Amino acid sequence: MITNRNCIVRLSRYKKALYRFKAMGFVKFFSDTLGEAVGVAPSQVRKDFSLFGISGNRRGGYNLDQLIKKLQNILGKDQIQKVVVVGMGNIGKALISYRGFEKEGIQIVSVFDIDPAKFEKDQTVPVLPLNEFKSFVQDNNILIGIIAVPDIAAQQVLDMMSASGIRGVLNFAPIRLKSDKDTVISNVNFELELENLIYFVNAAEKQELINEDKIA
Amino acid sequence: MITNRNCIVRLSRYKKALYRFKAMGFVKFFSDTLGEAVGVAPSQVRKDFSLFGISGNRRGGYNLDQLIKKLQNILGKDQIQKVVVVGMGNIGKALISYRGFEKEGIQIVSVFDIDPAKFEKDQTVPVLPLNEFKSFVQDNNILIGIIAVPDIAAQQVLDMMSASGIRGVLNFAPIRLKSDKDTVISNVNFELELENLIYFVNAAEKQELINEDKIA
DNA sequence: TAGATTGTTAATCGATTAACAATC
DNA sequence: TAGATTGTTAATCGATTAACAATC
Repeated sequence: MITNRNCIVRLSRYKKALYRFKAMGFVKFFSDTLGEAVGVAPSQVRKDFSLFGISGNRRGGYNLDQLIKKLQNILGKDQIQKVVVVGMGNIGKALISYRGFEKEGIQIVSVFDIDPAKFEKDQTVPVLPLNEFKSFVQDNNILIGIIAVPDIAAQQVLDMMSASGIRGVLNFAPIRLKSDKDTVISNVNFELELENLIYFVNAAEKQELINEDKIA
Repeated sequence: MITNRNCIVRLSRYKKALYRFKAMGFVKFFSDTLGEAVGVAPSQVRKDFSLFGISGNRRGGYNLDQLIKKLQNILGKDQIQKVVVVGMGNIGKALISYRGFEKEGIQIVSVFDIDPAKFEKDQTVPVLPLNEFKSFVQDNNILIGIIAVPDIAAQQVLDMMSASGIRGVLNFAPIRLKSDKDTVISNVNFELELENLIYFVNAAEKQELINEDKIA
């Protein structure tokens, strides 16, 4: 099993690039065409493909339709992925109003919140009481959950998710969650991203000063 | 100059852990205490410190207050970091209502939008017309910007940011932006994160089936 | 001092890139 | 066929971990 996150991210990027190729009317492509489009070396493309047993045609490159299907299959795009969100705050709202998921086969089927004022049972994406979470998730066989609650509530929500059968969690709360090994957690942390960015901007500014000194 | 993103992420985590140590009344700490708290090897801690010229006391470990100051300094926390947001949608709202930035010295000073209905000049965090962006950013010496607009507008917003003196951009639009080399871009892509998560969940499920087979 | 911990060098590990024989 | 591109092996690169002499 491939455990390298970067490699999977590249597969997603390959897929996106291949959609563009298809829209441009292409029928086949080569490892260097795709590599250039995504910004990686052609040998990286071939290596990634070979890790997943994808093969092309020596001299003839790769068949576009075939590859798109293959990548969709690897990335779980061959069936609709149903996702639930806990927390109907601004993040929750941003997620359900985001139009990009649908075309990627990701479907947010419902949101759960603890605040009765937020319940909306009749919407396309209903907002339901938290105590209906477990039965809903089990009845609908949902594997993926998104935590969009304040950090103080996040661990409790994760525990509930694990206990309900959720196997993958995207966590927006800025804390480090403890989970059993059966649940995969992926964190999105705005604070950390910004702090990182600030470091690199400062570092670049300093570097520039040094370079100017050298020139002067 | 250190260019390893993971290393900087670790520094942020070290800082967070040291805050906790301080809250617990500690005065000094060792590389293995910190390593355990953050989940990295003690030699990794020492290596990271040495990359930034941070030294402790052989046998005596590291002074907590001193290290916190040092890390704050490296991460640009010794002064308030002013940030502007473009796009007053759900992401924009989520960002300005997020309480965690303040204690980290990150201050969102204003949001810009193209829709007059969203302008709110008198708020703590005002929402201003996009055409005031450049002068505002230049007058206030702002280096960091967040793109929270639909993908169709993102490249244009980035170009405006670069032209206004912004040097670091956190991009929430799900497209690959082209920038001049002077501007650092960091992408947050929910779709990509979810796709990734789905892959790893599926992979784990398959792995489990294999394991069950082996046991049976 | 004796013992524990740092700081740094060397070893390991994993991922990316280069090279090239196989082959369509 | 000749030439171009794959698929895979080997080389390189960079980051993490281990080891240990220096030293407080």
